[in-house]
Amino acid sequence: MIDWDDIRHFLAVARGGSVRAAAEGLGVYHSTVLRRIAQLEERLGAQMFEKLPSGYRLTAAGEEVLELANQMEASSHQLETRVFGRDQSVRGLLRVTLAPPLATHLLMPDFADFARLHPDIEMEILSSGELANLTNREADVAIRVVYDRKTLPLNLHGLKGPEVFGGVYMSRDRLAAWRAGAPDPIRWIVISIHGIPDWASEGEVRTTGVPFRTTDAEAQIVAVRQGLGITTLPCFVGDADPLLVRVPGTDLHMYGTLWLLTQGETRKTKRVRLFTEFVSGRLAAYAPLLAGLSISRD
Amino acid sequence: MIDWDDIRHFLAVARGGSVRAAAEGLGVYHSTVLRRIAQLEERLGAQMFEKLPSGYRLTAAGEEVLELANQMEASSHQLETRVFGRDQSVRGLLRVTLAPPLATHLLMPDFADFARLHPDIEMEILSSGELANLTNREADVAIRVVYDRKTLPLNLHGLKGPEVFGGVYMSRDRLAAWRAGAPDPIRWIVISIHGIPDWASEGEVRTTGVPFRTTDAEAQIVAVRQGLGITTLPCFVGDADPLLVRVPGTDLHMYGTLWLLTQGETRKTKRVRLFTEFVSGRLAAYAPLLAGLSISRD
DNA sequence: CATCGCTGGTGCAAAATCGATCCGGCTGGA
DNA sequence: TCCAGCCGGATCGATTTTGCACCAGCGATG
Repeated sequence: MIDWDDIRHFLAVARGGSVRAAAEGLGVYHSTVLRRIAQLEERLGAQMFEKLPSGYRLTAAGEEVLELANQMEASSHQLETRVFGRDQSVRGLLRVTLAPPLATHLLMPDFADFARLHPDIEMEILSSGELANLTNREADVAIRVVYDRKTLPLNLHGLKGPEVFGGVYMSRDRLAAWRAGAPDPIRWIVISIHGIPDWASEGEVRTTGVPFRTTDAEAQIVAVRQGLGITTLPCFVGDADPLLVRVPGTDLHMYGTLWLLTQGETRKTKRVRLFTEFVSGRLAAYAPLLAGLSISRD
Repeated sequence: MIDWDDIRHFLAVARGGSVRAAAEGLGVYHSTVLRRIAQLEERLGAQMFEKLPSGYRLTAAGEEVLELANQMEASSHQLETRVFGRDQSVRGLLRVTLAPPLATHLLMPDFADFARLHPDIEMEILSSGELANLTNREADVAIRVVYDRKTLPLNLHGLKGPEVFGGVYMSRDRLAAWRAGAPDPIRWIVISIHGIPDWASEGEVRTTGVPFRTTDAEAQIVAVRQGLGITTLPCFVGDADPLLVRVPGTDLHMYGTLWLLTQGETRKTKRVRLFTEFVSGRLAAYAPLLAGLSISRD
C-alpha cells in the first residue's frame, strides 16, 4: 500500500520543479522529500520524475499521476474546510489575509480591538506580500482591493466595502520650501516594479526626469516624509499622515473597492461571521477617509 | 498540515467499526491506528469518533469527513491502477518526429498501416521543420538520418536502420529533350540555404552558372518535375518518382544512416515498442530503395 | 461466578524516519 | 574564465513513529 502522504510530497515536487523547492514549501528538509519520492516510485513501480541536474521533471507517468494527486488534494482541502465550517465555537484560530498597507496604516487598531473583544479567538494576520489562497485554506478571511468586480473568484462569498481612492502626496515642509522658492529638484518616488501611474499628474509642482526608486511601500512613505519628492499613495495613508499633504492641483483616483472575502464552508463558523461583521462596520466608518473626503483641500 | 496517511487510517476505522479491526486490515498494530486517529482529530480540531466500549462510532463531523475521505481513496485507487496499467495498455498518445521528406515520400503509408493495426493508439506525426527534442518529451520516437554516429545524443536509445543514399536527378522528358539537342539551359536547382553539395557532379549534362533557388524541398521537387534543371535528391524520392531519372554519369552519395531514437523512460511502454518494431521492419524492406539499388541504371 | 472474546488505552524498547550537513556537478552571469 | 547559486545525493546522529506486551472494562456464555 502506498503512503498517501507521499503523494502530498509528490505534488509539492511536481509544482516546485525541484526537491529543494518542494521541501521549502513543505517545511521539511530536502532529504526527506528525496526519500519520500524514492519510496513512492518504488511502491508504484514506476518513475514519476526524470532526475535532471536542473531539478526533477515529471515523466509521462508522473503527468498522469499528477492529475489524480490534484484530485486528492482537492478532496483534502474540502475535508478540512468542512470540518472547520462545523466549528461553531468562538474559541479557535482565525486567519486574515490582506495587503500590508491596509494592515499597518488602517486596520491593525481595529484588529486589536476585535482581539480584545474576543480573547478566545486566536488571530493570525497574513499581510506578507502575496495574496493567500482561501480555497486552499491558507486563510479564512481575505480583505482585498478589487478594481474590476469580475476578477473576484466565483467560489468565494464577497461582502462589499467602501471604495478606496488615492492621490499624489509630498512632505508638508517640502511644499512650504518649494513655495518659498527652494531650488532643490522634486522627484517622483516610485516602487521599482510599479512605475508612475498613468493617471497621476504633477499638479503645480514640476519634477525632474529622474525618479527615485524604492523596493517597498514603507520605504516609499519614509522617502516622501523626508521631503525627497512626490508620490502616489492611498488617501487613507496620505491623509492620515500629518507630515504629508496632497500636491496642489492633483486629482484623486479610484484604486478600487474593498471586499471582504470568505469561503463557503468557513463562512458558517461563528468567529468568521463575528469578524466580518465587525470589520465591515469599521470599514463603513472609514468610508470618508478611504474616499479621500476626510480633509479639506489646501 | 494534516497527514494524508491519517485519512487512510480513518477510513479503515470508519469501515471496520473498531480500532482493532482497522489495524487488522491495515496490517499494523492497533496502537498505531489509535495514535493516528488521535493525531488526525487533534489537527482537525474535531472529534471524528465516539469512543464507545463497543468500538469507535462516527460522529456527525466524522460522517462528513468520510465522504471526502472516500473521494480521496477513489483518486488514490485510480492513481495506482493508472500507473500499473500504463505499461500494458496500448491505448494512448504516440508522437513521432521525423524529417518532412521521409514522411511525405516514404513512411506515411506505413504510418497509416500502423494506425489501422492499432486503432487505440493516437498518433501524432511531427514533421514540421526542426527536430523535436526527445529529452524534453516533445516526441516519443524520432526517425533521423545521421551521418556521423558520434553526433547521436548519448541519453537516447538508438535502433540502427538502413543507409540512405542520394543522387542527382532531372526530369525524364527534359533528359530526352537534351539528348535531342534542345538548346534551353539546364540549371542547378538548390534550396536557398543549402547550396550545391560538393560531392555532386553534373555528369554528362552541362549547367549554366545561375542556380534556381527554392525555399523548401517540395518546391525543389516540383521544379525538377517541370524540367527546370537538375538537383540532388535522396534516392527514395528520386527513384520513386516516375517523372524523374538520374542524370547520366552522376554518382550516388551516402546521406547517412537511419536511426530510430527513443528515450529511456518512454521506450518501455508497449505502444512505443510496437511502433519501433513495426517501423524498423518496414525500413529494412525499404533498404534497397533507400540505398538507390532498386532501379537499373540508365 | 468464572471465562472467553472483544473493546480501547498505556508504557517502553526497537525500528524507521527525519534533520542537519557535506559533497560534487551543473549553470548562468560577471 | 571563474565563481556564486542552484541542483540531487549520501551520510550519520537525533527524533519520531511503530511494534509489542500488558492492562482494565464490558458482554455473552457456560
